[in-house]
Amino acid sequence: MIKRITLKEIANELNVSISTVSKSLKDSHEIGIETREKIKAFAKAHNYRPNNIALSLKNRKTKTIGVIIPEIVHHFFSIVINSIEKFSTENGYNVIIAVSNESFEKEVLNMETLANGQIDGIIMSIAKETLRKQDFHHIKETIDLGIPVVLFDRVISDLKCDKVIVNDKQAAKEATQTLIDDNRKKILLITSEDYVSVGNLRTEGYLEALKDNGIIPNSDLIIKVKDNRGSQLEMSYLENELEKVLKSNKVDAILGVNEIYAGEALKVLKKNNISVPKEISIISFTDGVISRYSSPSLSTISQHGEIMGERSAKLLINKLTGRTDSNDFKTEIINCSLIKRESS
Amino acid sequence: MIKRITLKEIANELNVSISTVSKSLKDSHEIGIETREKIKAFAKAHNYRPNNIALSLKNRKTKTIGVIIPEIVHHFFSIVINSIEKFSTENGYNVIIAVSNESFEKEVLNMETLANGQIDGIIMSIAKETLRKQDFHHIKETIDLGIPVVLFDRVISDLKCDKVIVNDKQAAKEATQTLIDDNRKKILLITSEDYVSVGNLRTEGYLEALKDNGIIPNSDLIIKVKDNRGSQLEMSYLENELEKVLKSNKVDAILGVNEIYAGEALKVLKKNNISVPKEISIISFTDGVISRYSSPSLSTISQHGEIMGERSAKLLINKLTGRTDSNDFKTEIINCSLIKRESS
DNA sequence: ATAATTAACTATAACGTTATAGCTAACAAA
DNA sequence: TTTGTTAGCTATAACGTTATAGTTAATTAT
Repeated sequence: MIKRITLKEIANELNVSISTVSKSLKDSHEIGIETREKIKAFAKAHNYRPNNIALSLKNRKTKTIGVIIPEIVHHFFSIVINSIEKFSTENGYNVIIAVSNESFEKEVLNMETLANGQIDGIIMSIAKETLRKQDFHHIKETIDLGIPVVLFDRVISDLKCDKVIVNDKQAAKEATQTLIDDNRKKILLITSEDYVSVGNLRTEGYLEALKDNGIIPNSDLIIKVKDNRGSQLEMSYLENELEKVLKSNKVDAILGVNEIYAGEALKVLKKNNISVPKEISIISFTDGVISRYSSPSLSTISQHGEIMGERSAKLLINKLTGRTDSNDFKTEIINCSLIKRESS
Repeated sequence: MIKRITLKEIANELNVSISTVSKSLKDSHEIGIETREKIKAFAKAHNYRPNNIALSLKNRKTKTIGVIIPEIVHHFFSIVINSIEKFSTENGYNVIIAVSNESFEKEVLNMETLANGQIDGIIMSIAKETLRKQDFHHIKETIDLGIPVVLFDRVISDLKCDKVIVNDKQAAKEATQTLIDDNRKKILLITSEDYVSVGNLRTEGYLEALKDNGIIPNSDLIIKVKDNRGSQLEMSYLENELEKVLKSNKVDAILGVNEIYAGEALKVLKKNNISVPKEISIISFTDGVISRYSSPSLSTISQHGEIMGERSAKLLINKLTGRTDSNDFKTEIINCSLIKRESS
């Protein structure tokens, strides 16, 4: 085991002061060229690397970004993280990941741990439980500490931070319109409970499209899936509700606010021998792997997670490097796009 | 913006020394109860939190684990990370994620950055390019620095570190046997190129099963997919090869070394109106989301990513806390299990 | 009354850096 | 000769902690 060599040790070995070593390695002209070269050679030979922790303490900068997300085993979020990681690394920042698991308590805990010196800024998407509670003190406190925060996807408006969102409402409206244009009038919406901002916006878009086309919304045709962390329970709830609706209503299209709901719906339709897209066509949010490999493959609304991640990272790094003013907060809106596949 | 208060500032405010403050907050009996309480109250009122960076420098421990994985948008890896994150957090460790993107160079870079004081230990799965190059100097150097490493899934044997693997060979053998028992004798194997250890082991298991049953392996029935980072190119290569094989050979079963290959194969079969599992049955490795939502759903071999992550984290943390000897290296083998679904 | 003990605190060094200021000897200018 | 300048190096403080080793003053023992 070879311990990493420090400036002090180099200084001792070569009988110079620590300052001389530090300056030599920075190629300072204060130090004579001979000494400088000797020290550089020695450092190289001993594979000297500055200790990042010491630098962090000195500079009060960690060159690390904290990312707090509700889930990691999730196509959209993993794409966003990937993209954040990529952009950050390219710009000399490391990424610490923390998962809130949709829990308020864990989100608060994560923030506190990260905010104690570990990171220079935070990128996050808010946990469902936090949205339900409407308690954002931890985010406010972090911001008050001078740690810049960027929110993405699941966002709340009245915080002093940058935000990156998707035009959920518009996208849902357009998707609904596409279905209507295809002469589908009895469109079933499968959405999440009200407190999830994105689900809400998508529902609004759906309703607006109906209204624009003079279709009276039927509350029977809106299933609000009780959240249960993607569990079997949640899915069987959806299944039951769906079968109920299908029995008592003539549905000719389904709009799902995410891929899982749509995938599950597709299963139910198949079980009941309902052909897709002939009898019922489907469009869903989240362009993930389920959509591509299910059959028929699902038409989806892509939220462009890659772009979201990159924009978020860019906004944060611009703040951290002082390229943008620390009191100037932007909200970037990314346009979703409809990817047509077999289900519609 | 309220800057986080430090011991020094508390000391100044209350006209005591820094030591007194530090000791008071640790509830040391060296300090009189009155002073102690006063300081604790003050600290609490000002929301004092020790600076983690300073502690890291002092203790030469960061309480952070580095995880280097080839990909993050990947069902198996994301499950492993999730599980690592969960177990680590429960044990007071943070997790830094770095993605190698299957690139040797990036893997080396990641290791070097992490190994400069940022982390106490590393959990990793080796990039394909690294496996191809057989260059593991960066891992060796990290180990030599006294930083414990745990390898999972993609592993190489001659490194002084803990390893967590899956009984790939045995699992592939058993899956093949299952197919043979179902009277399928012309089993097509879709695997990766040779340098990927797990692909190799799975191929071995497949061949062994054939041998055990007196079936002569047919090299036409082994497709080695040219790696192309999951791109469209890689997939169309697979598609072409597959169609070629299907034309000239009577295939009655497919074993895929991962879900993507199997999902892609399923698509091709459907396109050619070949019924699954009637004409061809399919089993694949990786129990992910594709398998569950494709139709027919795919029978898969689960590698138990959750267990893998937890075991890896446990092994590492045991090393870090000195619960296991630093020269005692274990290789844990996790048993895969076959999950029967519609495709077989 | 003197020494020993103890309670309650403080000073210092260290973790590994870097930036600022300070020092010394050699040489140049006046 | 005296002062000034410069080259080349060193000392010190600081980032925020904590552990170790002091330092007092008061109390107790002898």
